[in-house]
Amino acid sequence: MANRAGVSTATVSRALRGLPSVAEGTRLRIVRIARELDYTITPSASRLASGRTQTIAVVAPYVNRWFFGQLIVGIEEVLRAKGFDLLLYNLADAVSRDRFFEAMPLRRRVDGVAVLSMPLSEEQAATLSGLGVPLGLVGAEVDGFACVRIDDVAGATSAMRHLVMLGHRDIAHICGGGPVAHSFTTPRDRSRAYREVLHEAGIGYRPELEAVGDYTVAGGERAMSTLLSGATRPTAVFAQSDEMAFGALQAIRRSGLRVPDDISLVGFDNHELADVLELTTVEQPVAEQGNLIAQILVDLLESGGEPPPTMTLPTRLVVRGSTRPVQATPHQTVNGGRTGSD
Amino acid sequence: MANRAGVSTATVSRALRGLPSVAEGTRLRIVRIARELDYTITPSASRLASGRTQTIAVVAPYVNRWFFGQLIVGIEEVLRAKGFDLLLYNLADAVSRDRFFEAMPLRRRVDGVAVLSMPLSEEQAATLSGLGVPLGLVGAEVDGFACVRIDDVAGATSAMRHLVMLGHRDIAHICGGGPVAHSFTTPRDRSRAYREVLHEAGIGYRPELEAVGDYTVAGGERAMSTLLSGATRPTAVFAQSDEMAFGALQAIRRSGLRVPDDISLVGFDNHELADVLELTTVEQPVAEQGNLIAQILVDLLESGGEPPPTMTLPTRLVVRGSTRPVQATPHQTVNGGRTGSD
DNA sequence: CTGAAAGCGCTTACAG
DNA sequence: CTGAAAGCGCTTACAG
Repeated sequence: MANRAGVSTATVSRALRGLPSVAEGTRLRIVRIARELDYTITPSASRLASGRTQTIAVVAPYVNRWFFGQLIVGIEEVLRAKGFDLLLYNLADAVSRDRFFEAMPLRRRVDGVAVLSMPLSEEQAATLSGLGVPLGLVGAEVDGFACVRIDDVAGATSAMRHLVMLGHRDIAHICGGGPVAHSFTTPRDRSRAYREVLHEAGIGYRPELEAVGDYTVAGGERAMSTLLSGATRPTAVFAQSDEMAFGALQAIRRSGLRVPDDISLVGFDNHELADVLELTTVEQPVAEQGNLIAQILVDLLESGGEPPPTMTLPTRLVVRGSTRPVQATPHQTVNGGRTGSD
Repeated sequence: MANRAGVSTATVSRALRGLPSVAEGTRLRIVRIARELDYTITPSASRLASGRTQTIAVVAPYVNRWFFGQLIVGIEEVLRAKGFDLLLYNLADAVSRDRFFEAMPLRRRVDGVAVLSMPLSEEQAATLSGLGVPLGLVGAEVDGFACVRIDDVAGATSAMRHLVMLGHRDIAHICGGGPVAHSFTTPRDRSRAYREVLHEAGIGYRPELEAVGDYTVAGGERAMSTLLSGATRPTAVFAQSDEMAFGALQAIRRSGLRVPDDISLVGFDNHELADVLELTTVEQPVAEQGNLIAQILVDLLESGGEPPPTMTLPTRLVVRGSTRPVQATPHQTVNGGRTGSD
């Protein structure tokens, strides 16, 4: 390539990277010949020589869930436009995660890492820091990471206040489970909002109205079944994610009850199918969070500097058909005559 | 690292890669010291010297749809276990695709490519072949690619026969659109089954009972609205994907009709939410197709040889609540008294 | 079983 | 604006 163009490999390198220190004519000629010869810079050689990999790793606990899919699309879009490769790691279970952090396949392999709504131990976070590359986190705020998130407390509060405003007092809660981690505060934050709104409305907190659903459809269904078999039948349910709400919806229907006639239901995310299922929910901008975290990492790589302050994106309550005012004559008595408490 | 262990870099390289030509004691010592020093082989140097990248590119038209998410999870699982990196490219529109094939960022960068249910022009397929690496394709059969797919004709036939068996004769069809391409025969195959089953049941084919939905919820909704505003109201609908069926369901409900009372509905995929929405559908094993294509590519890289014959995985009709026998007294007359034809 | 040496194909000061 | 040369950190025949 170099001798074909009558220049040194150094000049070819500069021309193809678009460095300003190349004469326009020379550059054009090199670019033309490169095209003719179908010549491309060999990435591994370039990486070895420059020390830059032009690669960002995306580490997610799931890729086949709506929220994560949206996030990944948002990230990929920016990275591709900027010429970065996206390396994907799907770490669904604790075993995968442990193995991953043990082997740390990212070492010397990436210029940055984006962690998506995933519980990280202090030690795992430290391992990532040890990589010495910019780190991004979606969904929480952790020292040393550039963070993009929503205000989970505010979002969940808007959902809960909506139910309270409709007159509901027996409000159940399907929360997300999983290990408590400083990098994944979502379940805790949304749960806090649940309790705070109950408190501000003067409603007592009853643990028997809470069940864990681990953010899946199946988990939401199980949680709702448990709640329906309890002594108090709730008149409303707040689910921490739309997918859990979908499962809850199914459990409610299968038990012969209807939404919203018998039970009002609110989710969280504004999943693509929330509209189809008429689900009232809290919308969050997901692809935008992906765009942002990718943009931040790229900026950090290009211009250096410290991680910017955490960006908190707004949420918005979307009212649909799954919620309505509590009935004047609620079917408070269920399960063989025991009376719903208050 | 090498001098710390008192051996040459060549021996370190061999020991860390687990080559058999290293004394067990030497190997153990090297592995121990590497661990102590937190030493990892630098991938770009290794790649440059060996010519192998240990990387597979996954090229998909969408990553945020259920089908593709499942596929990617299946692929990632195998690749991670085998120590391969997964490079993700999301090429949603024709412009992205053209740019991608123009720049061909994969050149010298990957050891293999998996293309997921994506239309490819002859030229684009040739560009990929020009990479000189093993190529995989999910969803169709193309020369030069290792292929994993289902029998779309058989799957769609089972859906259509189910409707015919229930006595339906006014069966609408929401098909997938998109460019016709030899690498993406799904829409064509499923459409063929639609017509063939009509034919074998002695039902005339009526173009006005077909609408295009491009495999999205929104597209399915639009298609169904169009169908509902036609002269003949169908008593049943076959949608080429569950996501389009979900959209159709919404359109049907919004028009004041009910599934299955007024209209029976069948989808395709067995989407995670098909169960929640009580949708009768054709199940296909998606994650398995991902596992398989990844495994085939890895095998090809490790052992060489020609692409194996196309693997065709089975589908299965899953009957749920969205389909039922056609009504004895169908509401055949709609839209101001015009009579449904036959 | 192990080492010396060449070479993989770039990038980057340095010099002009 | 361009080139010569060193060097990035491995792997791989080759030799022993």
